[in-house]
Amino acid sequence: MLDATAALIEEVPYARLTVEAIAARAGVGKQTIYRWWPSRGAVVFDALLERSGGGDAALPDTGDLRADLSSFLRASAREMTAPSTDAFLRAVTVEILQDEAVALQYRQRLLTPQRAAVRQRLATAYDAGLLRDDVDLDVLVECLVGPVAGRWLLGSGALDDAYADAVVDVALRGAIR
Amino acid sequence: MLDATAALIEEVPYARLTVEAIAARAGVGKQTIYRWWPSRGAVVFDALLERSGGGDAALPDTGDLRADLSSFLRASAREMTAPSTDAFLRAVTVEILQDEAVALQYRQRLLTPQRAAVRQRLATAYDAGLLRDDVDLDVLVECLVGPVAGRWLLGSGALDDAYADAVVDVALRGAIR
Amino acid sequence: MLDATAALIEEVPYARLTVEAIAARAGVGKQTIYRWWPSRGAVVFDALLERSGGGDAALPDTGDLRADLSSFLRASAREMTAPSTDAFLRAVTVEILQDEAVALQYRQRLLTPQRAAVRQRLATAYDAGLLRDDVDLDVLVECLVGPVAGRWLLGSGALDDAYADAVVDVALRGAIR
Amino acid sequence: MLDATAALIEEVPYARLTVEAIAARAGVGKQTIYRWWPSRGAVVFDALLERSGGGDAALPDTGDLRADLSSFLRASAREMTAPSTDAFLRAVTVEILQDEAVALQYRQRLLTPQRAAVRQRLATAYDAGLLRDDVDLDVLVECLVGPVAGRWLLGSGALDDAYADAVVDVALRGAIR
DNA sequence: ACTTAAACGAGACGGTACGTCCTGTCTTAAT
DNA sequence: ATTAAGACAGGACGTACCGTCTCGTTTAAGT
Repeated sequence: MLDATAALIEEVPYARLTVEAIAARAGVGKQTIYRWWPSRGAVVFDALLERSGGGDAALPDTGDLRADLSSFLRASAREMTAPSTDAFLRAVTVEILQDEAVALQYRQRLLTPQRAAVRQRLATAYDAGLLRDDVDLDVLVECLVGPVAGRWLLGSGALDDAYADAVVDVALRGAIR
Repeated sequence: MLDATAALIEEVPYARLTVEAIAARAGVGKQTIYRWWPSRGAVVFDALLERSGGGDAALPDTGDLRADLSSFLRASAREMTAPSTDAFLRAVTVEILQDEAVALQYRQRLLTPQRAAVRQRLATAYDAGLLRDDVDLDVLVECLVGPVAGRWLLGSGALDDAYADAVVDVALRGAIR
Repeated sequence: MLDATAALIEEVPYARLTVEAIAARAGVGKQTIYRWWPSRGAVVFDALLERSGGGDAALPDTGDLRADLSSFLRASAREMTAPSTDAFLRAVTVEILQDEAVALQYRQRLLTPQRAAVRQRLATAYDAGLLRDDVDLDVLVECLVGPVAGRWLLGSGALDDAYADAVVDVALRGAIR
Repeated sequence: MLDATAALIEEVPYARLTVEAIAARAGVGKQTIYRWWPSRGAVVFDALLERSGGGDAALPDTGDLRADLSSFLRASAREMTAPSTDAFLRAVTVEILQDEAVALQYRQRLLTPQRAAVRQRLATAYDAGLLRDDVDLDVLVECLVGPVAGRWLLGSGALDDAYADAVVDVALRGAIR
């Protein structure tokens, strides 16, 4: 069922993604879907979860903070622009905007772990005395991730390596001792 | 009709906002709506346009860049958390995610002017030699606005004055000479 | 729509006759059916009405009461055994048994006129002094029609001319002066 | 299970009487019902059988044929108008109309014995030379029972003692020597 | 002032999907 | 080994809206 959902998300515009189509594609009765999920949004979210693998690997630590952040942000930007990820992300974002339950799940199951990974790398640098004492690591994480997410959402510019690096530059220069 | 749309956006969850309801509320035939707009999204977008007044006043320039940016970002954050603006923004964001035509309109008619206003204030500072030579003003704008938008979208933390100031701190420290 | 209903009644067992199938066969949206009729039963009843033409011609009066009643009852029996009428009658009877509104309609629009026609012929005979003074014409009508309807409903014997005549014999002999 | 069925038949309109409800009421799995009966109709029919007790007592013979028939028909009419019998009869009639297997069972197990009882009383009278030589006892039975059944089915008039007697009058006068 | 045509409100229409209910079959856990 | 419980694929229910399509009815402009 989640596989069918994933396939359809990439095939049809999200507004046309019906529970009936998911059931048909999965060779399943509609009721079976409603038995396990309360809404289309919940199914879509679980499909995303499965896809993301839940693998919330920590950022690598090469010793070079700027390089580590840059490669993470570059990878994120590249991922977001892949058509399949893009479609998934749009779908889930639409649900987040309209269903607080999905939003909560998203924060707990995906957002928080991902941000914790970034924060962990920053904390290492902080502990090594590389960052200013007064820096708020959570804010710093959002200053890295927020601009990239903004470009994806609004299409306000190219989501390329140069942009990722530019964001790292500004954020890091603002945080380094 | 746009008034009816605005009223309904604040009253019912966006998924339940139907063209039929807008027509009924406006005391208008459905056909009249379809005569002037191609889709519900377009109506909603125009309702937002009317609401925003189109007035894209430039940022004030008190001479204190940090204070100017701070008051702008604080105002933005406060605005976004107002229930009525929040509902409107959610509605339009949902449309942006699903309809490239609306996304394009949004960028041209709202996003670009708003960002130009911020950029203008930064350009003044740049010309005054306050900022580093190598700073990209567009990126800087997004480093200010992106994190705030991110918090709104994901509900990942309080959207208060302190957060606005923290973002200004990081972004500005990264850009100042 | 009524034509589609009539066609389907003859084609599929009544338990399988769905509103959806009627709509599809008629090339019509389901809502259109529900706009004009409150239930499947009502549609079926109207289809029967249209079929019966509403034309409730009086019984012929050849002067020979027995012959007139015999030919009427023979025709009724023959009609009831025609597969298409049988299917229709079963359908409507099922509805009558389960929906008092349909039952009421049936009595007013079909049953009463039909019985009035028979009663009229009997009244003529009564006025001519052929029948006993104390006979109740309504009961007499039912004594003619009831047994035939019973055989149809229960399949408890052949519905042929001989049976029709036998019923006429008993009922008439019981009523003649 | 038959008790549960009987209870539900009296409680809910027959169209709403589901196998699931019977199983739940009986505290039994659905499968157990399907193991012993092929359809809802068969269950309902067996529930009726159990209720009727199978007791197919012969009609009493007081020596007065008219009185015996009258009391039988009065009792039948009174029984049919009892809400609980009415509901049962409607249910079974619906099944008879739609399922030839149920119809067959009904004829063999209930209809035939009941009519045989009436016929037996008539045969006694016939043998005593009270009835005309040419009378067909089966037809006579139906001329007694048919009109009453017709009134019940169609609600075309009061099912009271007076009606029962009127029917006996017509039928008997038509049969007496 | 009188015509004429565009825009309108109303709402019926053919459709699609909704979320629910029930069917008859199949599986599981407990007795 | 049989059962109650209930999941399952399937299909119909009756409802809500979609976007299109007539219908008269205003409403203005052009005559």
